[in-house]
Amino acid sequence: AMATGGTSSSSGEGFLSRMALNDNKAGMEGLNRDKINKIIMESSKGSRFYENELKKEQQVNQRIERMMLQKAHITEQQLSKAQAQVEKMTSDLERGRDLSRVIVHVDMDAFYAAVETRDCPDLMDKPMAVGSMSMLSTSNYHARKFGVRAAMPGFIAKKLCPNLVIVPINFDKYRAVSAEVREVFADYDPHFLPMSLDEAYLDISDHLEQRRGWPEALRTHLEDHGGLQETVELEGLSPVLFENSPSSSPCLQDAAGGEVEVFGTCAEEAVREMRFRIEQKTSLTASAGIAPNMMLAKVCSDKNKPNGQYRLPSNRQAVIDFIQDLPVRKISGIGKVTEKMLGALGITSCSHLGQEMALLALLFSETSWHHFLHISMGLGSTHIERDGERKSMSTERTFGEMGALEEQFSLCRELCQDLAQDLQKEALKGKTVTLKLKNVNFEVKTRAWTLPCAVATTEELFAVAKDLLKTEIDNVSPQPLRLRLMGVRVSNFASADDKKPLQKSIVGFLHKKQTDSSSTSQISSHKPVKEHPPKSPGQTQPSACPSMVQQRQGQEEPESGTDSLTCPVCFREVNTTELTVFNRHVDQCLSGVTMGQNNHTDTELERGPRVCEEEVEKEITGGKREEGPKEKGSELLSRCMLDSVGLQLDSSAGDHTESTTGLLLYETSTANISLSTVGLNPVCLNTCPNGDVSIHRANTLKVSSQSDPRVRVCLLSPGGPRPMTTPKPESRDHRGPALTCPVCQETQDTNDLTLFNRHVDLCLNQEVLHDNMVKAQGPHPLMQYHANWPHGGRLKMLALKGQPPSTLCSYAQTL
DNA sequence: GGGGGAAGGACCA
DNA sequence: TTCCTGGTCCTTCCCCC
Repeated sequence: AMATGGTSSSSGEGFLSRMALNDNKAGMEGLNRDKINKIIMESSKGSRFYENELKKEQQVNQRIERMMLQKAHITEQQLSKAQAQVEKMTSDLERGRDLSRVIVHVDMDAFYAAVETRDCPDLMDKPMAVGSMSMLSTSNYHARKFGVRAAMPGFIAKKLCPNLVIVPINFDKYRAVSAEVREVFADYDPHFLPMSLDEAYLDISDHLEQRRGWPEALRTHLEDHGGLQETVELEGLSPVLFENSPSSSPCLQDAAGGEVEVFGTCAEEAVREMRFRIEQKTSLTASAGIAPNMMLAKVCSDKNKPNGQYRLPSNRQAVIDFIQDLPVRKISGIGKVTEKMLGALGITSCSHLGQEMALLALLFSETSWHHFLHISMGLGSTHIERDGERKSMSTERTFGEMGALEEQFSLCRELCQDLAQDLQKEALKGKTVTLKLKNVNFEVKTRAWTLPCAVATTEELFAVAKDLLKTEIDNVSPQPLRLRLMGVRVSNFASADDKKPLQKSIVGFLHKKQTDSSSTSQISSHKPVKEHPPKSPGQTQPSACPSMVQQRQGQEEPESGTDSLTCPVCFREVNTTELTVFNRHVDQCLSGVTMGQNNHTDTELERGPRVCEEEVEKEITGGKREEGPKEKGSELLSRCMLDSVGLQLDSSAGDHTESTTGLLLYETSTANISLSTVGLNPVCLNTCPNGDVSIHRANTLKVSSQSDPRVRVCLLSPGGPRPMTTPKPESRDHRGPALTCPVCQETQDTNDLTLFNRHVDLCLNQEVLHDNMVKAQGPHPLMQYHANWPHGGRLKMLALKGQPPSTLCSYAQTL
């Protein structure tokens, strides 16, 4: 039944293979699958979840169709070439086959459920599961008879088995039990590899070697029934779930009247002893598989589950025989999609896999077919990896539908906070921050951002996550994002030596007191700049910048004190050296909150433009919004730049005597920026001290920094940003009336809401920034634009009308 | 063609 | 009424040499 069960249900009997019962699990043999599936389908049909599964299944079907099409075009010649390749590879692998290790996979039986049953014996003969109405983590074997299994929502399980008892999950308890179990593992392999709370791989080769010389006393274990009072009760309790504990060894009475058991020296006996000790210690049973490698051990541990073990002998023929009729789905790593794909090729067992290897080599990627080949030969990893470094850390939460912006942002901050705490526990910092969103239709989106330097604090994470979230919100506005899950992940961890320099350099950069002429001189003397002189006369560059620096320093240098930092946005001294406090200030400044000195949160502020837009949209389109094709990469950037250049040109139309200066400010992690894409002739570069910036090939900017999370690059162009070659796109759609900006009150020559939204954004930003500029340097008409740089960076463009480059240059110096 | 980042999935417990 | 969480790895696409 097991051999064909999984596949026949997925090869299409009129219902979704994704939704149907997955009975590829111990304790689920011989169930009435049709009846169970009918109930599952009836409970799911029409739900958003179901609809999404339907969509995903269609995608898999399309993938299969493409594969079959590809298969149809394969020639005999290709096939025989692939066959030769496979044979070569096979013989190479065969030569390297290692049967010398004894690998054990131990798996606690229905772990969470077993722990709960141990602690509440009333549950023993009832169908029960651990989890909630929305999701079960595991079920006991009694419940499995009804088709109730892990990863099934509780409400469906209840329909399958109305008497099901659902116990809430209690991780702390399982962790504690797991620690006890691991103590036992460590006696057999101190380097054992835990896969989860209830599962581990062990290499017991060394243990067996030693064990051979052990006297009986070391292999004798007392059957400990605990305290005397509890003996009677525990007698019926242990083993908790299963009565069929195979105990063939003779049981002796020890002096105290307890029973003792003597275990042998072979692998089976060692593993049996280990399971015995686990049971003694925790009253829980475990199953185990013994095999020459991890892949096989894993399959073996399932073979006699629960409370059993299976040994696959360490000889080639035994391995080959074992693998022959094994359904591919039994192998860890082959899930329902791969199973279905292979099924479409007529492959259900591992022997099929071997027979069709040449075909697989042509249809799948190299890594995939190599993996398949290993499986078909019964090969797997023979050494248990030492604690591999963690690659990422994340936290996510599912909740009832959430559409309110302030809720979304504050949740995002909460997640960042939780994640920051977790990161701190392991002293980790990562460069890539990923935001994960799942909407009410179960569609998942992830958006990532890579910084040049690793971050870890709540504020650092939130600064990025918030931007990513805002971008997503803007993308669907004026509709709200209807979320059901949000998550934040950090990956791309920095190595230990990357961690130190960060704090110092940023502090150094922001301490105005410091004569940071280093940063400017470093830049102006940058070799590549000289090698590639800009086309426009560059005489303003070397002279203007330093002089302006002096001027600024003269004006604004505080009398004394190194205990304040200068905000790069509002130029104010922030009276703190606490980076967290300072970060918050900068964050708020960037969000435009600081000016009013109110206590608005970011989320409150960010709601501003949306409200206007919603109203406008309703007015114009009656709420319906056309989704244009998504702009990508430089297209998007060009559009952004065009828009802002357009605005700038508009503002100075008819006045060509005024010189306009463009300033491009990047906060970026990218390696290369093509300046031609953004239309700028750089004549002056500025960056924070630890950023490494150079001009390559006349128009490519290379940016890298090992120490600063955001390299800021200021590019000054005396002529302002070059307009792109493309003219500004037709600005008016004739179907609707023009839109009036609620900020500047001017009618905009567009009814493209995306453009209009940008304008409003711009206006809002401009007001704030303008005020800042007024405070800092006197009144200038300032245009500002910022957008996400598509290759991972934040771009800000400023343009000043009617000001000499030096003005903007001095402004640039402050950034 | 290859390297690298981003996005999206597959898969696992 | 109600379909998780936290990981890893792989694939695909795009951009840029």
